[in-house]
Amino acid sequence: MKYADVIVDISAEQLDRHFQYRIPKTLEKEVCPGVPVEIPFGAGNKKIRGYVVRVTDKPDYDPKKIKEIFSLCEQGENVENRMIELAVWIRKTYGCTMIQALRTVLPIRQKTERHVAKIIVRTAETGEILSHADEEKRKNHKARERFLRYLSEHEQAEYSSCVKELKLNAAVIKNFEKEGLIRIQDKTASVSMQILGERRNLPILTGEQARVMDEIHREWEEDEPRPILLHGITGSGKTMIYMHLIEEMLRAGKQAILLVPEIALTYQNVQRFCECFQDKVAILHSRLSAGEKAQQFERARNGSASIMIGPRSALFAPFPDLGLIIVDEEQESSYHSEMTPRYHARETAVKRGQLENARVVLGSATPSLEASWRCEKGIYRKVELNCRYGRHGLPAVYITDMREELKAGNRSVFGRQLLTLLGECLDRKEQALLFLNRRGYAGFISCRMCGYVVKCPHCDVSMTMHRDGRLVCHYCGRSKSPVNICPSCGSPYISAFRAGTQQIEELLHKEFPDARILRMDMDTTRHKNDHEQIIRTFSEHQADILIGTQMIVKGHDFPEVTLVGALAADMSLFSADYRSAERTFQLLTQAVGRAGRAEKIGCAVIQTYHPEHYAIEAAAAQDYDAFYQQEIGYRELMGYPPAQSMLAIHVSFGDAERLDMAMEYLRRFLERIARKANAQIIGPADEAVARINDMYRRVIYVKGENEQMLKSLREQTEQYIEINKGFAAMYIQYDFNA
DNA sequence: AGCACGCCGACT
DNA sequence: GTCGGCGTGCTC
Repeated sequence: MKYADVIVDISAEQLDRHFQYRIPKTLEKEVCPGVPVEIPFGAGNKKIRGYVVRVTDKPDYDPKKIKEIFSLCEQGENVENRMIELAVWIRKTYGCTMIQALRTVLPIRQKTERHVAKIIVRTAETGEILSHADEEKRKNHKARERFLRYLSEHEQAEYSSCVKELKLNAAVIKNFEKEGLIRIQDKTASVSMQILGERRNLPILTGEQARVMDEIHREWEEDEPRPILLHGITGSGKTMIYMHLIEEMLRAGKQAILLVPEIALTYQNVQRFCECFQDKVAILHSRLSAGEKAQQFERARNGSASIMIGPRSALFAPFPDLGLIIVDEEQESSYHSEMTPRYHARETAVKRGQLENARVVLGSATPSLEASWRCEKGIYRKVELNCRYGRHGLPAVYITDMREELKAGNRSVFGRQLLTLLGECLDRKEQALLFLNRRGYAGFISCRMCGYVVKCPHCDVSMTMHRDGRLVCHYCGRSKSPVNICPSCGSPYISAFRAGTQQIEELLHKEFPDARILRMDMDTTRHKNDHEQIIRTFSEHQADILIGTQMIVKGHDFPEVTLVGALAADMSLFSADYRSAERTFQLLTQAVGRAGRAEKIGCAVIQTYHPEHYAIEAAAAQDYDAFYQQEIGYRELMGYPPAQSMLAIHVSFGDAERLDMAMEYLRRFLERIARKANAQIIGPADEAVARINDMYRRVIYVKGENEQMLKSLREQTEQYIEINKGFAAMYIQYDFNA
């Protein structure tokens, strides 16, 4: 006898788990994870819809109480079913339980927040309410009377507080709604950043942009249109193209999704869409509560919105007739989910487009290697948008070799060229951006005698020094008092490796005492509004220099900036990750692109210890193709994605010894099956951070040319782990091509 | 969420 | 007794 774990299609916290059902013999073949089924539920055996999440041989519930599945749901062509299909694909590709995949794709269920906040609005006159109240008093309906008396004094009330304070139950309130005395409605999102503004027409396209539109249309006329990669440098007007494509879809009665990296979800960017498409736009952003988020999704489902703008979760907007998915800044790493399932929004967007017969457009100024490679292979179609819009050519880029500076006796973090240009820039009353590429780098404390580095005793990462002198671990947040003597060799020459934005701000104050300096980093953007506040202050030219990490070079346009300095370009170049060159190139290209707009020509300085590195040279020349050719050669040589596919299996556990033993078993298992799949095993190894919060972390990589092979290898691994006791309680994640 | 069950005050 | 509102707890 076979049993199925089923999740029930009702959104309530108490039902957010699975229920087990018997599978009738006749359906044994068809019932598998992801299949929608009709089941009897509750005392009345009400027929409801549920989704199969797992199939087993043994019941883990009292078999006498287990009911039988009625039937399969007819697989109609509706959003729900297509989204389920997407969930099945996510499960298969990225590896997670069906329930996790369904939760990713159908975000209706909210665990933490209770239901969507609802309000009660009075729809009858006070007099009528009071006469009803008297009536209820006569019938001795205390709760009803209590509620009506309260209602006579309030136009509207919060649903949840009504229930709590007036001790009402849902049935009573519902009854009044039926009688027409009240209306229950969702509380409108008061903190929505939606500013519709004045209605504006679509901007008119330039000749170049019109040509791009034509090229896209031509691809769409094909029998099986490929995803489009729109490669357009910053300021070439990709947004215009997006708007026109969306507008066409709306006119055809379809809906569109625009994915943007979280960081680009700012007023200016979203406002343009709101002005153009007004209340047809729904927006998701991190400040929305689960309830408000659910509301936006509901708008997509019921047709009151036709465009969903947001970060990766917006991809799952349940539009009934989705026509277009746009992934802006396709190369952004924020499209890769850090949570299980570790799906990539770009890949998932392409899949959803395929399932729903919707067009997919990927936009970027510096496309990911994956996207460009697929264009080369003819899987995607590349469309180039070359002209700079309202710009006077490229900024002049200078590369400063910091080794030469050191030889010349300059030990400062600022090269001489940058200082000169900064001075000139300030004299001209123009603005400058100083960019510190700190990704993957920590301002660590080290001993200059013996090389000892202070690390967090729990997380095995270098600790960083804060202004107050305390040493802090950026993973677990633990801190300890400063060290003056090296614990290893006893020498007093132990100090901070200075590379923080704070230190740069202090140094800059010494060099240019009159300059108004702003700093944007983790410390100065604790609260959500800080971020926008800093941007606004700088945009209004209330400061001369803005110092910051990658967040300052993404998404914002500062027309007055004529100088950009990349202070330590290679800080990210040698992190232990095969994408480090790609990331460095992207960041530097974006940074350089920020210099100079409109009538003012800008310049940029890249400070580096490796001026000959192709990522730096190509970024300085703003030459994407040169970088791509070099980098793809490296990926092919080393067998890294996109040349080959790669699967990372991350395992973490509290006991290092048992973990290492399990990893060894896993390696042997993988080696056995990998031989057939023509795949290669790398590791096991410690993760870059080998311990977080006393959990040890290991990783094994599997590389192979055939993506399908790796997918099936992942599934076999999942089964192996499930039957192997050594992995009990270990936390396992799969990461595909990450 | 929705439904049944059981409690308790009011009424033929 | 018994009718019906009202709170509680469960749903494989």
